Amino acid sequence: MKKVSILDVVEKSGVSLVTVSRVLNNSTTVRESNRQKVLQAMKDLGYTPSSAARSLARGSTGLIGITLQTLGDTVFDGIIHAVNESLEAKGYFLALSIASTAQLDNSAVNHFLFQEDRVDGIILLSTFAEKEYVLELKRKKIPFVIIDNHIEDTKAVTINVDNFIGGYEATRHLLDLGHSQILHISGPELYLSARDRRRGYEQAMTEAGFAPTVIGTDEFNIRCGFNSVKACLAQGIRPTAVFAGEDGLALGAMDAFRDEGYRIPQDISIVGYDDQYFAKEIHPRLTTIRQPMEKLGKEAVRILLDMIDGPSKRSKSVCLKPELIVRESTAECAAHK
Amino acid sequence: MKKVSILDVVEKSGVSLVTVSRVLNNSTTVRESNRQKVLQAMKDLGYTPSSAARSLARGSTGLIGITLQTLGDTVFDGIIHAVNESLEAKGYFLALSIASTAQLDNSAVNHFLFQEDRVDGIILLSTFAEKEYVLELKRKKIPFVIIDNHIEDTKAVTINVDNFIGGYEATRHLLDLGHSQILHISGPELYLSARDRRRGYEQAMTEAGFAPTVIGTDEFNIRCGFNSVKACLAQGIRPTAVFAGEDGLALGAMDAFRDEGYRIPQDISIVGYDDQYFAKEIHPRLTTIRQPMEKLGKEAVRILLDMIDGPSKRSKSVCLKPELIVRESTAECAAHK
DNA sequence: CTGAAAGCGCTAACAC
DNA sequence: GTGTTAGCGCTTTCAG
Repeated sequence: MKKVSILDVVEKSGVSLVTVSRVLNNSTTVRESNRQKVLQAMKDLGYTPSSAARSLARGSTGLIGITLQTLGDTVFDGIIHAVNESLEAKGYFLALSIASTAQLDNSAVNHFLFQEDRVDGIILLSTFAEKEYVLELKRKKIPFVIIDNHIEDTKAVTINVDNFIGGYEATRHLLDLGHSQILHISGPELYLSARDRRRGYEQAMTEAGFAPTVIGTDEFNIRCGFNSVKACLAQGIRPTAVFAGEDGLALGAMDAFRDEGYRIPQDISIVGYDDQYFAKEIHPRLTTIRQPMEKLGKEAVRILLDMIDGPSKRSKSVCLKPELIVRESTAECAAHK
Repeated sequence: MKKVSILDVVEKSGVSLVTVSRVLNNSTTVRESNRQKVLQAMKDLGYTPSSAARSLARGSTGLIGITLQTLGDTVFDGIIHAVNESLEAKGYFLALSIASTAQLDNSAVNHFLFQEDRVDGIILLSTFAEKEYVLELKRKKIPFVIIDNHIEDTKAVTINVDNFIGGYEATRHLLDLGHSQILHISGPELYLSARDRRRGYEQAMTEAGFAPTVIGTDEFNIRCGFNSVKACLAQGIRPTAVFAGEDGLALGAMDAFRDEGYRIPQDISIVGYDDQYFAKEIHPRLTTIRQPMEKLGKEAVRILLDMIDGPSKRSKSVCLKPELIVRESTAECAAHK
């Protein structure tokens, strides 16, 4: 039982190989009657073209790769769905590849995506080994863009959300509600995004004439948020509002405050960041900063495809604006009334 | 600037094309001195083989695909990492592909993975369009296995966790703590897993001589858990324990009970399912049923690779045992003392 | 142990 | 419009 090839279609349809190929590629220079004959033959035979052969002959695969480390993040999920849809619209396919947690050092080499000609281009999604990846990709001359880069002044093309503004607006929202004792639970310094959000917070506080109070964490997760609040409270810090650098941190903070008898938002206001899936599901619903996931994905695709089409012209990085989503976890400062 | 091909290596190393190919494929029948020459030439030239050409020549790609709909699930994340590592160990690469949310109907056709020869085999991970996918894969004769199938008596090869036992054990745990008023918040009937967990619960309750009380939900999420509990309480149902069919539901249930002034676990015990990432992060830490993600991934790879190697022999489905993780959200029934 | 020759299945000029 | 002729870069017999 051999696989049916283009030759079988040639035989069955009676036209030449080239004509079949033309039909395959939607060439307009094929007589309609012949096109039908070919189409019919393909259908009868159950023919599908060999992608390996096509890739070899054309020198491109029609595949775009995206690398990530974790799937447990609904923002990434949103971005990837957006990327997928944009790509489909352009006739490309998306292949995701996760970095093996095991060895981050030489994982760049192990990625199938990085096997040069497996993909036509790559999107790097918030990766830790950014530096290594970038080096490798440049060496192999694979077109790529980065969404959510962690390296500050990378020369690579990046698609980002302005985390400084996000941090600023989150804090502004709290300030506008009359809060002045605002604690910021910051994410790991490793993340550029965490650093930027923090800067936004500090700027807003300073502008308003209040002293910033920041507590750092090792990870973006619930437990860190919980512990941070517990630690602050133990130190006698008594905020009336908290701006958490990520929704998980916010959730943990909420847990901790509740544990200490605080009511949200009556006694303490909480703002998160990212608008993770659960933010609008928990009680009270979390006020947070949303990233424009659809737009991020679309822009990344647009720019990457531009790079692939015209490797000559210089692509420019993009920085999008985040959006404040006010829900139930923030309220006017009681002391302010 | 052309890409360096095997011919360049031939020229530089002075041996024949075939010998170069042999080195590429780790053939043992190459004189060591020649091997070194070739290796050196490859290195100097920065040569990497064309995967398209290899795929074409060998008729296989060395790629295994996995399809999923969402990334926002830490159990899937665990499974996929396990799959990735197993595959790497066997010299295969993993490509993930998400179903576009847009059109579930003909998405099977749109998946790049399903383009016949793009991959050597496919793992279907808990997909809604299972029936369509299976049909398509069988038609195209692509080897595949399913993790967490939704169709009850599929003839496809599946790798599963015994959800009946999971439901049974979760309930048994509560029963052992002296609870008898145990409410079960069940997931969508659409999921085979939800139905099985529910059956396990019912069996345990019936065996113990208590009446099962089940409330169904439309989705596995926090809000549904919250609403379910609120609805029950409004109806005058007063459980002392809840077995939620999924951790998100459990989290929502916890929110609702707390909202009504219940303390966990003093006034109400909660058991979840899945051991999602947040289960051990929230407060109190959630007692739940954990799926053996690593094993699931490993088994899936083992079986799939077997199918690819020896298409003749019949592979058998596998059903693994889940594990109860007791944490802080369950306690002895107060009324029981 | 090595090499020459024959494809793998398709696309891309170039003529007709 | 359509067909002929070359490859794309590698693996695989089969002799030596």
